Amino acid sequence: MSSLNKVCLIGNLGNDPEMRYTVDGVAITNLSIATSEKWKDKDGKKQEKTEWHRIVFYKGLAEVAGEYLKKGAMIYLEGKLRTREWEDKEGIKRFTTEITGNLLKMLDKNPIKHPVDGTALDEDEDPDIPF
Amino acid sequence: MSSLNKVCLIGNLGNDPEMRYTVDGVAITNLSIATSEKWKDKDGKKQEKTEWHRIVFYKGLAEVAGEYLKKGAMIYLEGKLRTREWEDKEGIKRFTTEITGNLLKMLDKNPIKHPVDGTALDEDEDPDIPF
Amino acid sequence: MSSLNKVCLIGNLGNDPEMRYTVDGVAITNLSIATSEKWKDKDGKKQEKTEWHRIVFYKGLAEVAGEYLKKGAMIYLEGKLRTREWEDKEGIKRFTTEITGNLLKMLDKNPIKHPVDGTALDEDEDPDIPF
Amino acid sequence: MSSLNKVCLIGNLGNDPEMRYTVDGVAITNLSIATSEKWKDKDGKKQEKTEWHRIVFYKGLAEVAGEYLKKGAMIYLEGKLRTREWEDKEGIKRFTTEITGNLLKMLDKNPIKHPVDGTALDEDEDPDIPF
DNA sequence: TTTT
DNA sequence: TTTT
Repeated sequence: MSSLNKVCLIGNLGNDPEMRYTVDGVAITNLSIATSEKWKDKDGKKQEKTEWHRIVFYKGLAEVAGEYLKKGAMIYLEGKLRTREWEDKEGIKRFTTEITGNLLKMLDKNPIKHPVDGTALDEDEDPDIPF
Repeated sequence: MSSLNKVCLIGNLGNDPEMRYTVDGVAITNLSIATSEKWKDKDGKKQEKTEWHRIVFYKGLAEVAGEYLKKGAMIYLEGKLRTREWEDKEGIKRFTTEITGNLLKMLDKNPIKHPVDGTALDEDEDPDIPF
Repeated sequence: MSSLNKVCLIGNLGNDPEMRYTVDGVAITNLSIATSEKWKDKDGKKQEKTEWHRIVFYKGLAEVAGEYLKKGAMIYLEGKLRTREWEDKEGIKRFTTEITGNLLKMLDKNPIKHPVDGTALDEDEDPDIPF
Repeated sequence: MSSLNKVCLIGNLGNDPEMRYTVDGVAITNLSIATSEKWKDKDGKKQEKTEWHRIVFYKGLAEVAGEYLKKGAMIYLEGKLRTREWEDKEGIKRFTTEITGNLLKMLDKNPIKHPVDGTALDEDEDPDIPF
């Protein structure tokens, strides 16, 4: 009956966000977030594994993500898992699992670079940045 | 630097768990969990969408999941996202996203049916069931 | 800068919910939820400890909680921690920590008893129950 | 039956951690973490409210928290709620709600200052800092 | 008592 | 493939 589908991530953007608009004018932003795990194996040797997560934001969050995040930024996000079906070039059915984000918090104090015009913006100078 | 990779699900098993052992004797159990979302579309018509999640448990949790869960059971689980690379029959690289479970709680009071021998077991009668 | 204040609970109501309205007509519902922990102590003796959580829902969730939950019901809830200051009879400052709920999911299939009139209602008979 | 008692916080330490040892040699560290919420009220005026959370870490996490955190540090933590009963000077029963932490991640890249001796330590120079 |  |  009731169900829960929740993902919480803290990680860094692997690239600048990619923002676009549907024909209806809905903003969509795609991100890649890296999380990494460190551990020692049986031989005491340090190991590290990085996991990449595909994130999609819609509407208001897409605008915020597209405007204020950039490559390397550290964020906290919550969302839900969604597996999409698509066809590759050979017409073979494929699946991709993404996280549809519904909460976003920026976790570092880096100056913010607008991806569009490349100008740097210090958060302290803009009281309307929604983090 | 620091990162977080966490998934929390509440849902029902689509099938009996599949449990196996590696050559080293490590238990591995695979599950499918359904979560579903209901909403009303623009026309006020009820919509429902089901999402299927692939779960993997290892070691002790794999044993617990393999022995005490069955098709239809409602569970709460926590885990982390992991995308595995594999090759299909044509040798084409494919990706599958799974959740490696690290916490499991059973949420219904159904009598528990052992998948192996089909005997029913009432939880109240067994003080050692680890939920 | 950014912060997160989140609580997730699965537990049972210790009593029927208490619902009231402010003079402005805003619904407020108070609940107590029990969570319990089991473990074995050093002597291998089973121990159990129950924790009680004070929950407050407002507006729509308060109406839902007040109407559809009852003593013993099992729920999943998310909310945030809030510590309120108040004065006891002797005028001494006291603090109470509560969880302001912002998500509620019912986890059992019990017939629902309206606290007001005591009539039982089977969820299957009411397509508008918002779980 | 099954239950869940989980808190997730991102916030800043209000003071240096307070670390001590029980007579059995178990490390215990107490922290205060601030989370804050911003919103606009009906008149469009910006409002902000800070919530303070009492955190307790035990054993290994207590040592880590006591050694590597300091006033102002931003952390992510998970834990569980616990309400303790105690008696005030007048012998009146009081309650305090705390979070027993079971996961800790440091979220800023500040040089780490040991509270004890005031020496600064750059995380990059110490491969054994457990974050 | 933090942080912005 | 679940559940309601």
